[in-house]
Amino acid sequence: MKKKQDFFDRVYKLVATIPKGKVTTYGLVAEACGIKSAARTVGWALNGASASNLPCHRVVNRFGALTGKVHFGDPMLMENLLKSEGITFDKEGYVELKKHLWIPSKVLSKKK
DNA sequence: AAGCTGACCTCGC
DNA sequence: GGCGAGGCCAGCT
Repeated sequence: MKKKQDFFDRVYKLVATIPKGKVTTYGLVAEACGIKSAARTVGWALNGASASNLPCHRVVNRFGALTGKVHFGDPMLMENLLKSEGITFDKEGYVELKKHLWIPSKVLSKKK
């Protein structure tokens, strides 16, 4: 079953496809990969991605909170990177998804 | 070797 | 409408 591996591969590709100044959510990525319920697995994929060149800092949870910021080595690093890309945060410290939310389905838009 | 956790989300009752 | 459990994959204890 290389399918699971394919799932990871899709996640990596997808995250790598996230345009600058935009953010996406685990659920959307998981859904774009074909399994929306695998949001958790997406987190694992990014866990290894944190060691890669993938912009995992552009991936946030459903609320726009930088859940995996601590995995970057420095919580402020993620915030700083996003701010550097032009992404804004609300007073709560969450990313304004309504302004920067990026839909991966928009790119694939065929698998379903 | 087996079980649990982990950067989550969605559906069910 | 609120609370709970389930589901996915892989790595770690």
